[in-house]
Amino acid sequence: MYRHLQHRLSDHICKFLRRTYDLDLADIVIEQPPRVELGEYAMPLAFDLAKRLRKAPRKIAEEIVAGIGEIDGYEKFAVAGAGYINAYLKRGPMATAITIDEKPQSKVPDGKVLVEHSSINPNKAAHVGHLRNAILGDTFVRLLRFSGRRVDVQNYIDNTGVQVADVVVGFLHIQKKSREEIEQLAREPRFDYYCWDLYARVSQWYQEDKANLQLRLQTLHDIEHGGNESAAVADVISVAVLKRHLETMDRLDIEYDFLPRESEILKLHFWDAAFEKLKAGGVLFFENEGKNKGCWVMRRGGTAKSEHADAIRKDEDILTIVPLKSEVDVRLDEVSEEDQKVIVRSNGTVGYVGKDIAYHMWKFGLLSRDFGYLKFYRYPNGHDCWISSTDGVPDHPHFGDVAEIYNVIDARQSEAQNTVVDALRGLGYNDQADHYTHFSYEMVALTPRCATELGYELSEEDSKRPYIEVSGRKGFGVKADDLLDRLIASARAEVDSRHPELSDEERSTIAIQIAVGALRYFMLKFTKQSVIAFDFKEALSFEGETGPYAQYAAVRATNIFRKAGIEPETLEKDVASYVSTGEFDKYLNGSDTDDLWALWLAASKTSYVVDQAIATTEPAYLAKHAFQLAQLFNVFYHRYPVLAELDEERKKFLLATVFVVRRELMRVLSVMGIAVPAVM
RNA sequence: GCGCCCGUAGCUCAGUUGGAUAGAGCGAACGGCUACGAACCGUUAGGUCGGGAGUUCGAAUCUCUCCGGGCGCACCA
Repeated sequence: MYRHLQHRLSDHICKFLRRTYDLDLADIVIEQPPRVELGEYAMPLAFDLAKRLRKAPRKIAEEIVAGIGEIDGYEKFAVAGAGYINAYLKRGPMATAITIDEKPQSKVPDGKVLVEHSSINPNKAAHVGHLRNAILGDTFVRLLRFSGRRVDVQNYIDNTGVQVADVVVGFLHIQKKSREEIEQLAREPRFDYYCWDLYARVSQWYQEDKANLQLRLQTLHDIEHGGNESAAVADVISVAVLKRHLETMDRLDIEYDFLPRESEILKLHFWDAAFEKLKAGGVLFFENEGKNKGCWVMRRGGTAKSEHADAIRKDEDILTIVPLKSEVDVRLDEVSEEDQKVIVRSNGTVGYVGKDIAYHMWKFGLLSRDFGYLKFYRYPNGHDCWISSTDGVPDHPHFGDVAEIYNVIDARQSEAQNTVVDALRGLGYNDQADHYTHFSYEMVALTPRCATELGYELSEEDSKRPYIEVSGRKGFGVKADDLLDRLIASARAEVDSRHPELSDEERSTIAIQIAVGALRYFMLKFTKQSVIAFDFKEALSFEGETGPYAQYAAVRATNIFRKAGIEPETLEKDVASYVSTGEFDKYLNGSDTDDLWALWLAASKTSYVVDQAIATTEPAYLAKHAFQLAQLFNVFYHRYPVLAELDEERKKFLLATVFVVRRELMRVLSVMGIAVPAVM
């Protein structure tokens, strides 16, 4: 509702400016005033116009306020400070609109969206870093779906790379296991943990004797070729570990629709199709000399020189045009060795970026090839997750061929991502390149204290650093399932002490909901560009700015209804007649009502916040909003004992307040993938 | 060396497209349970927004520069 009224205000003001001053502004800046006493929207536009109209800002603001006339839903406009225009809403009608959940329709783009996230190498257990990726990705999927988009969720599986090869080497050459023994192990409950340890051991084994690296190369080669023991073992391992990853993520309510695997990208010759187009389009060129001799290379992402090869530099008072030497080397085949990225190696094999280019051409339906599809995993709720295969079943959902893509991949890979975008652009697919978003986020690292707690010995240098990077290769990290287990155990202890009257099963369900709430909130409260220095103490906290804090607020709201003997779901049906607009006006205007109004206003902002979160690919806004709503509600809860209210009419108004806040809180939490427990 | 990111309270972080008095949480000190259950609420202390220069009516936010930290820059993925 908040979002809708803002658009209405913006449109109206723009029209007024065009009419009155002949100014054509596409959009105007609308802010949120620091306090509700100053209205619901603030516009500093008079400051901007001051110069163009050559008048004092305050005078312009006064003219605008006097001239704009009535806007539906708005009570008044006022000039404040040196020239702010503050807009005040009609609180009664606004409250009615919020209560009945009025949703003015907004345009939803047509095409399908593809979100790729998780993409964990299937050779070891998932760790905290993977959790951040999956939680960010899943929340973004929920955001898009909430706003009406059709979304496919994909999890790319690199089942033929060195990481899987290393574990194969571990099983076959260090442990000397037979395929049957490995298959047996793969059926064990936490096979991914076994691989975690083995993977670290293999890395060590390579260091012990460099000759061992020869086996890695050979194994990698065998896996890529297929039809041999190493490839068969790699398949057993990667499929088993992948299943474990799906189980782990399912504990957090994270599901996927399709799992494209690198093995099919190879076997179905996606690269061959892409290679032809890239050569024909002049994106790739063959290097005849230097260190990349014999390779097909392209310009590394992000190194392209500016289109206007000139830079304007202001030096004191003199404007100087400085031509860059790039005028000379804009030609693709003269990209310096430094800026070259090898796509096809001199032995003819294609590297990761090349496969990724082909995969992304497929995503946009530009490859004229498709995967085969098989059902791979059925979630407890009945949803099917599909996997790529050389020959699939004829009847399957249509994946790929989408209008927009988001790749949730950490910031370390931004150069590779830019290279893929550049390749699309180089082929002339500008529209697709414009709808390609690298959803970039920073890694999760461990604080030195956390590392010590886990039993790792740190060098003196490391112990002084703010954080230390997780390393699967070294087996250094916090495993996702371990973290969840600890969170659940900790939540369970709290629930046990607070609710001994509940059954074992009920307490278990609540503990899981709280643990998941805490974890998902923790991963979402930081903005993407912030490195999370992971610490058990903070992650295991259930107080303050945490998921359980927000869950608790929602539970409190539910408790009020329970005590009142009212079902919120029943109330929802005839909520329109519960409190009249006149009554809302009575209780939301006048002195000392700003705190109540602030709560209503916060409750009206969900769709506004969702829009912001999508436009900026920043789910942290959602977490902030959930917390603010919960915080305002908790203050309300203390200040207004709803059920003790003697005035029946006012009591209904307070109940409507609780109803609306509860609904919005649950809505926001659900977009974050957080459930609200029955009791806490 | 080149590229990207970060530097805000003791600690961990917010701060939308430049805007009104820079905000939370944790931690610290004190206070609040007659239960709509305190996983909560209140009060207090705590800031030269890394330093400097510039643009602007206005800068934590934009530009430049310096300092400090992180991450990239494989015929790995």
